[in-house]
Amino acid sequence: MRYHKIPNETIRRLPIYLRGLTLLSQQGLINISSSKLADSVNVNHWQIRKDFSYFGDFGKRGVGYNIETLTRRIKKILNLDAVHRAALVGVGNLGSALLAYPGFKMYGFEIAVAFDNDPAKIGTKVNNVVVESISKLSTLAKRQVDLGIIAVPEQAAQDVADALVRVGIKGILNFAPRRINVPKKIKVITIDIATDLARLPYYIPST
Amino acid sequence: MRYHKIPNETIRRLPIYLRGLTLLSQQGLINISSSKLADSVNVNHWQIRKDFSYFGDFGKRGVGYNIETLTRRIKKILNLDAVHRAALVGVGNLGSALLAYPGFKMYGFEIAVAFDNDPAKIGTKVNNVVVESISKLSTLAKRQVDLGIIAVPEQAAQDVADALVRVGIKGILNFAPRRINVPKKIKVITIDIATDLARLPYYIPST
DNA sequence: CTATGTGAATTTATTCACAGCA
DNA sequence: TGCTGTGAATAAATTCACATAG
Repeated sequence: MRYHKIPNETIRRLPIYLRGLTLLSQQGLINISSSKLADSVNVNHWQIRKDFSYFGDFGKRGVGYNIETLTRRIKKILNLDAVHRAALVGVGNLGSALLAYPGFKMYGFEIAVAFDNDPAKIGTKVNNVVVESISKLSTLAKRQVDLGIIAVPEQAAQDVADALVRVGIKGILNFAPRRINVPKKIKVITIDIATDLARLPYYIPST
Repeated sequence: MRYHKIPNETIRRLPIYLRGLTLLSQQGLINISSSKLADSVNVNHWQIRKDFSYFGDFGKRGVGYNIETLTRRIKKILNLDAVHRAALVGVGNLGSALLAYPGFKMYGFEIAVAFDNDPAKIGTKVNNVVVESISKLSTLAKRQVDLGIIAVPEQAAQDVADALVRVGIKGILNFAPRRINVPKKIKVITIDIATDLARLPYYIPST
């Protein structure tokens, strides 16, 4: 199984496993079987084994997986073994929520820089990050930031994306509810809350 | 094609089409071809036609689709033709962002009720919704709310979910970064920001 | 006896290619 | 001619079943 194309779905699940492993490790466990991990992350046990098998042998038969080793290897696969510095653009409610969000640290992310265009916000500190004027976005080029997070209103999203691209960002997490166009070597992940919510009623009987 | 099981992926795409159609309609267009719609939502044209074909004939050959009719039919399929009232639990930064989020209205959602456990927030109005004490959550049963939105810290998420289930909610949009257990007739969609961000570095060269 | 790792079978989703209607 | 609608072909992902290692 070692020389295969990795399914995208597998990559999508790896961070989920990572979260489960962190939880289990906090409970003091050292080893974990695919079935136990499966219970904790709501995926089938054979799915987990198959996913891991794309990357080589992770476990010991009869025993399971060593949580620490497994965690380290998944982080390596996902390129999460170095700290990633991200720049947040837009410090509204959503942006502030992101700055306060504890979940990033687990994966080695740090929102190192924040921009907004509201003079009332510029210069203030939100969660230990000083908000800078969006006109300073071009200074990012020399500041070792490789990810951009777009949390501005829809209308401004494309302009911000263009600016981030100009400054050499490699990946973008986009919260604006629209498609943004970037050169295809730059990876964009869009999180569109409303389109997720919109399919909920489909699965709900009657109403 | 009419008597087929509908792929989950098709359902996931319908809200995206809906957004594209809204945009095109605002531009004054009446009809749209699958190719044009495809351009605007970043999906292949044959994929769009295939998706629609599961539900019957939507378009006119040689002409395309009537935007208004198509919009109405998709909303009907997704059960979005009636207004859905949602209850938000947790009015922190994320909750406030959700209350202010304009995207919900497009799909016929209204956050009608909001709960928090912070005495400083209870009684205040955020975006025209009065924040109520979380102890009042049980009153939801008689208040025509069918969706719950969980925007509380991870530790509280399961308790809130339990309470929402007790009160008869039919679907849950969960922003807490953990799996929540509910009876399986209740549909849960979890939006986990960090796990989406975590796969970004995988797609980024070197770094 | 337990739990992994993986080919093979199956299911699900995408893509193609074109017949057929306006 | 232009564009839909859809079977058939491909591709991708999931699930199974079991040989194999500790």
